[in-house]
Amino acid sequence: MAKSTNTEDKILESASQVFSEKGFNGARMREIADTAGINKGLLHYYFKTKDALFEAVFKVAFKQLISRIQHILEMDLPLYEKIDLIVDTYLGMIMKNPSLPNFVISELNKDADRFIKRNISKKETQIFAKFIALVDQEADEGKIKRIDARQLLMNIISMIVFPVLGRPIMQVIFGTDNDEFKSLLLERKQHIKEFVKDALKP
Amino acid sequence: MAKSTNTEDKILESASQVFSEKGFNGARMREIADTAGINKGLLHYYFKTKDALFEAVFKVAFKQLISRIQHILEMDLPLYEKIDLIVDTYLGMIMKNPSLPNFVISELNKDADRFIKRNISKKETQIFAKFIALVDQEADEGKIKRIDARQLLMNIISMIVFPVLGRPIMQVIFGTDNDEFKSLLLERKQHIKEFVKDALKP
DNA sequence: GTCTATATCATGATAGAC
DNA sequence: GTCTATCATGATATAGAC
Repeated sequence: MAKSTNTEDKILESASQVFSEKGFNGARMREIADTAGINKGLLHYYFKTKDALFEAVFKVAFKQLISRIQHILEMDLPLYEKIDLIVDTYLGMIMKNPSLPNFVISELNKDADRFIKRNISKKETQIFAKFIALVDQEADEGKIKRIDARQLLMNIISMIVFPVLGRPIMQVIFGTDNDEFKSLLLERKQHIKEFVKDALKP
Repeated sequence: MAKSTNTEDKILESASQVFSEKGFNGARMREIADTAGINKGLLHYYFKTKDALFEAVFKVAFKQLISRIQHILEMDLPLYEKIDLIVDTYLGMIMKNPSLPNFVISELNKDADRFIKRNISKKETQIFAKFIALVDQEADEGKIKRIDARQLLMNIISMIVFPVLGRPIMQVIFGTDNDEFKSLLLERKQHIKEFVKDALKP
């Protein structure tokens, strides 16, 4: 990831970093400016308000979190291959950006309903309808056990995202240090794929 | 839940509510006082600082989120019964307090490492060791497929907690309104139990 | 475009009357 | 214990020089 030389991009990078760590309310314009190596005045020159800057950052983060899944859901692939692809790409992406899910989800939960209404379009419904059709079809063919496609996708995404999101909780429950937990996460791709396939066996 | 008449408890209730919704940085002492029906001065009379008040609230919330699981892990039960019990009690509790996981996890992620060190004791490790032994034993007896107990528990907790935590995300991916999603959650207890048992079949 | 200096406002916290 | 009034701080945002 090459550091931007352009000022606006430098601001967006720093803002993304600070907002992710501290959240909207915890982030300080001062800290964003310092991180970007500029002064506060210049922040407001590029982005009128803190809200505007946040919007710009959040939009990118949200898209980053959701677009890969949607893309894979749209592809023409047998179910098992699709599941493997989701697990590999999504868990990989999240382990590279472990603060991303917490950032998006925390902020989203502050004003969930408004956001949901703004972001559900026909497109989402159509993409997902395709996945439902695939699951039903493979069940018809006897390749997998019959299952509610929504519950199935929810299971998969949960098992991918939650361990990273809830790492502190899990470590306390397990009584596990950072290193041991990290190795658990590394084994997780393989584990989830097998677990889901076992659950789907007809 | 009877409203407290005692002032300190009234403060704690209001603080819990406001902190859960807004987080530490978003919460205002002013709003907490208003919600409790008292003035700001009195807040500081009972709890010297905002930090102190937060600590008191967070402690309870964290315990609420983690103690049930630990309690069930400690019980003497066959694995399947234990799993059913975890799913039923935990999902029930979280659906009654949907903002609880987001609150605890968001705040925890702000300073994860310090917290983990403070909260891992021998006790946690011992409780969890018992669960590992149970899983291994039932695998030895051929009752279930051999599996890493840590991954198994992580799967179960993920599937319980994440859908409530990441509801906004899931609704956008599904293109689903609040009512439909709620009915999905209601079916979820049964679904998770079956899904896990299918995955564990030898 | 970039900086410094300043205006404006809201918040957490305190002091002191009752 | 409870209230009102006030302080001190630190934040966003703006104005204006360069």
